[in-house]
Amino acid sequence: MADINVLTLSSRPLESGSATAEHGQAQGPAFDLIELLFFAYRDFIGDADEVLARLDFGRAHHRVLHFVNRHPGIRVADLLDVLKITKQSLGRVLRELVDNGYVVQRAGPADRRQRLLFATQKGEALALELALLQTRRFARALHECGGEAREAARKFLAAMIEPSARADVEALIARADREAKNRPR
Amino acid sequence: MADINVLTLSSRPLESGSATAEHGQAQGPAFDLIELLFFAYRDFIGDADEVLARLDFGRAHHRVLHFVNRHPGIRVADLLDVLKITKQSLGRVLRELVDNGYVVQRAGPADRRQRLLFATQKGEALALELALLQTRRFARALHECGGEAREAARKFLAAMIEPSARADVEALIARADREAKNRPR
DNA sequence: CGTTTATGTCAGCCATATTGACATATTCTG
DNA sequence: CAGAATATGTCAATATGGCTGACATAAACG
Repeated sequence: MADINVLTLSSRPLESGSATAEHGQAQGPAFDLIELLFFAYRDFIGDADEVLARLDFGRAHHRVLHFVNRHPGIRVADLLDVLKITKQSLGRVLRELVDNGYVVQRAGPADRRQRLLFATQKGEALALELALLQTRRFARALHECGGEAREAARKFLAAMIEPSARADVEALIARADREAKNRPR
Repeated sequence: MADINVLTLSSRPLESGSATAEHGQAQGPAFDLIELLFFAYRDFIGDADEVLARLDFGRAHHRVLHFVNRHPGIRVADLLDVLKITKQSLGRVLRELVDNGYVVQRAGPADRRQRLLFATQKGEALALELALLQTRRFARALHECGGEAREAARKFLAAMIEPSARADVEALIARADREAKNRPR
């Protein structure tokens, strides 16, 4: 945090002399990328918002349902850890998902204090519908970019994640994929 | 403890074979990309959050300050249009920015009903500090990806934007860049 | 002149998050 | 086994940042 001021005070972006050559923005703020990510994420989220609104659900419900569906049997504590919210915040949202039959809770087989979370068929269907909407947006975008775009996008997005958290996120994704693969349907 | 410590750092097992050849995952949801974007955006936003929290500002203040700084003299109505919020929502946030000396309002020279918005030097400094934090994240990520990554990322992010809105966003960015270039400092 | 426009403001509501305190099972441990 | 620790739930109060609706004011426009 100490070096923030150094950068702030020293680098005057985009001097009028058009000194920014070639690929530009070597030192100035990447306003274009910042704004593109802002708008891209808004529209990415917007896909799901429309469907959710019809069910009187919000983004909070989406996040919970998504991770419960991706990690069947996830413990409440782990879900809180992934979402980085408090149990009080999770409370209402989870109750509504349970009350409306999208999620069920079952006591842990070994540790009966645990309330393991599972998406019901209904919950699974909704999670899939939402994921497919967003997948379609990715597919369209990547198709426009062509070729190696998928792997490039994957790498880029992973690189944007805080380095200290990246391994955990990658592991989380890998584990969910692996478990899904081994889950008989 | 809530460990998500599954230590496999292996990248996603791509289905081998030619069924999902071209762009992979032709039919299934792209859970990996969805989650990577979720976590990437969270960390991207988190950079600014820390600074803002110290000033008792939130993301709403950031968004307003960002666009005011990028478009000096922007009208309230246009700001509402960019942010897609109501004037009532803008109200409190804008007042706090003005009260704390980050933004000033001036009557339009031609139409005195307008209250054109400008970032003060203080506001400009904060906007730049925040933008540079986020720029550093982009720079690190793009450096990791190497080569043509910046243009690829730009293209990808633009492609993720709702097609009907994309031209407007691109024009917005282009205009801000053009005006910044012609603005003498 | 009257209407429209640009903006502001008051009041109330909703969703989602927070902290803190406390309750209830259940498991673990000395 | 008793007591500590753990997993979860819940009540209450508060903050933030959205929303709608109604109304106010000043300036521009026709």
